[in-house]
Order: sequence, then structure tokens, then C-alpha cells
Amino acid sequence: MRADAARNRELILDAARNIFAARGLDAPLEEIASEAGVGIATLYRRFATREDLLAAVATRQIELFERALAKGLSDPDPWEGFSGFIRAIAEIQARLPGLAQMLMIPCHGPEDERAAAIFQGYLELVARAKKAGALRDDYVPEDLPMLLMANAGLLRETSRTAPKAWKRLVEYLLQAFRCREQQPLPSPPTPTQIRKIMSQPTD
Amino acid sequence: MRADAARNRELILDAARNIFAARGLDAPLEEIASEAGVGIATLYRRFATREDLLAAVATRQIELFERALAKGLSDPDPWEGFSGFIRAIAEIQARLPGLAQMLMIPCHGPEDERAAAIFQGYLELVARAKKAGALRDDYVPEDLPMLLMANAGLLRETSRTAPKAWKRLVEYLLQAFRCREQQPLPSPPTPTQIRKIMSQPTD
DNA sequence: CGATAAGTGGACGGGAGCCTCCACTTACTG
DNA sequence: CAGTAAGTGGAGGCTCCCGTCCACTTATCG
Repeated sequence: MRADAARNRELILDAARNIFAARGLDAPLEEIASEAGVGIATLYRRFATREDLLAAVATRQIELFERALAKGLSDPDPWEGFSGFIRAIAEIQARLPGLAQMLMIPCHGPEDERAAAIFQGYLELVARAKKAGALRDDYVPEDLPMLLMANAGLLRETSRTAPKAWKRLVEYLLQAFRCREQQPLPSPPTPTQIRKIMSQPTD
Repeated sequence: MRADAARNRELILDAARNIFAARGLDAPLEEIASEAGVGIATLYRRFATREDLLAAVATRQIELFERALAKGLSDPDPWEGFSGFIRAIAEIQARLPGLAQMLMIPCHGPEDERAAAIFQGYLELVARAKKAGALRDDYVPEDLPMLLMANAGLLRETSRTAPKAWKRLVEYLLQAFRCREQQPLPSPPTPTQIRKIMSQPTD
């Protein structure tokens, strides 16, 4: 790839992050191109479909997830590590409201190596917190995507008007995840179902 | 209004419920018109804007809410009454996935008399459950719209593939609402904020 | 520096959906 | 049973966005 093309690719990804975050995932690609200062054809040449572009943007945000995970894993208290990680992920969602949906992509399964590593690390956090008796043992890893989908729905409505509302939801859920006298829970969706959901078009 | 016009109005509302539920709130109005067997002009004459149509459909579904409320209020156990109501509302959402967002409309404040009555009844359920020491006392009425927005987000992603996933979310939240050794919660959005959110275009 | 192929911008055709307009139809009234 | 105004359908103009095409530009390499 030619040097100028590579530069443009970066410009497009920056613009896409901003526009998607501000306008939602169905923002016109033309707007992204013009924000990036390139023609629409350039964008299409790099990213044949909207999904390709979304995937590239998501991949780029993965660094934020890595930082959150590292922080969680380094916390000596298993519950603090786990809950801190959840809070951090939810906050990333909240910071980029339009991207909220999309940010679930890297966090449930092995798309690429880095995503897989994050997922592994997350499983480790879960295991530790359960072992310490802090996390209820009917918690399943799929409960995180569940939380993220729910949070995305809340953010969708509240991000403009009550930008902190998500915190309350997350705290409620964290308290529910905490080990106590538990009521039985309905069984969660299977990992296969989750995968299917994630792979379906983001409409 | 002429008799035939009234009939058509009903046909349109039926069609709108079906199409919105199946295709989402941004389904083409033309499709609704054709499902109803009327011309597009007829639809526009009755409902000048998409919002008018949505509001009319929502108003019609209000009966479901009334039934759920009556059941909750007649339950001798305050916690069962409250939690049963929440579950019922969430289930209505789940049954009409596309409408999920919209169904929050009648349930937060006095748009009309019936909606106001439901809201009052809900407050009563909350008061009873708190008094019985079953519902945590930092629960606020705005936590229901919060739950519904979150649930809408989850349904959006899962309704096709894991149509029961919402149950798990609701149970987690109900368990969190339950009175226990509580952690402090972030403060909820104010009723004013909620109202503002509800009145903004449903995009 | 000149050849060349990768890269680029913006015009353009096409499709989808919104909403209006208007000539035609039909329920109601006296 | 006629007059009338409310009601109706669907064509058509409009806007927005998609994705392609092609003549022009420019980085790179020998």
C-alpha cells in the first residue's frame, strides 16, 4: 500500500470513529469521507462495505479494552478486579454512545488474537472472582454481552439527557452478580446464540 | 368521522402494530398502508406524522398494561405484586420486539388519563413493596423506564436468536431491587430528564 | 526524470422512502 | 335520491444515500 493511501486510511478511521459515535452506526458514509477530507471513492476502495469499516474501527478501539483488562487483572482483590473491568467496559461504551453496540464485538469471542486474549483474560477475572466467593457461581461469561446490550439500549435513550444513567444500571447489575442468598436465574443464551447474534448485521 | 374512515383507521392501527413489531419502528409507512389495504394518502390523512401513528399504536396497547397492573395490585404479597408487574411489562415488550422502545411511552407519566392511572398504580405497588421491606428504599420509580430501556436494547439484539434472554436480565435486576445489604447506588436521572428523553424523537 | 500502476475525487444512475396533490369515489343528509 | 363534503388511491416530485465509473493525479522505482 502506498504511503499516502495508508495515511488516508488512518484519516478515514479517525473520522469514522467520530461520526459513528456522534451520529450512530448508520451515519452516511459520505459524511465520514468528507470529515476525513477524502472522496467517497477512496473510502469505498479501502472499505468495501459498511461492515468492513465498522470492524476496522472496532479493532482499533480494542486497546481501550486491553487497558481495562490489565487494570482488572492487576487488582489484588478479585471482586474489585472483576467489577472494575465491567465498569470500565461500560464506561467505554458510554463515552462513544453511537458505537455502544459495536463495542460488543471484540468482547465475546475470538475474532482475532487480541480479542481472544481479552476474552481469555476476562474468563480469568470471572474464575478468580468466583473462587473468592465474591461472584455468584451461576454467573456465566455470556452475562457480559447481556449487560452490554442492555447498556447500549439505555445509552441510546439517555446519553444526551441523562449521561450518567448507565452507572445506575451497571451498579444494580453488579450488585446482582455479587454472591448472596440467590434466587435461581433463567438460563442464559448459549455461547453459540451469542455468536450468532454478534455476527448478524448491525442494522 | 365517517364510518368507513373509522374502519380504515382501525385497519391501519392493526397493520401498524404488526409491521412495527416485526420490522422495527422505522418500517416504511407504505408497507403499513398496503398491509392495511389502504392507500398511503389515507394513512397520512389520519396520522400526519410517524410519531402520531406510533402514539396511537402505543395508546392502544395500554390495555395490556392495565391488565398487568390490576394483577399486580390484587396480589396479596407486595413483593410478588411488584415483581410480577415488572415481569409482565417486560414480557409485553418481549412479545412485540419492534415496539419495545415505544412501549415505554405510556409507562412513565401522565400523557392521558389511562396512562396516568397506570402510573399511579405503579407508584402504589412501589410504596407497598417498600413498606413491606421487600423493595430497597433507594429504588426510585424512574428505575422502571431504566429497566425498559435496557431491556429494549437487549431485545433488539437477541429477540430473534435467544428470545428468552430478556428473562435473565429482568431476574438479575429484580434481585438487585430486592432489599438486602445494599451498596450505595449512583443517583438516578430525574423525572424531568426522563420526560425529556421520552419526548424526544424515537429515531 | 520518465514510466507506470496505484490512488483519487466527484459526478452520476439507481433505489428507497417521504409527503403532497388531485381527480375520482362514496357515505351521509335532508 | 340527489347534493355535498369527507374520504380515497396512487402517481409523482423530492431528498437522501448508496455504490460505481472514469478521467485525472501522484508516489514510487529504475
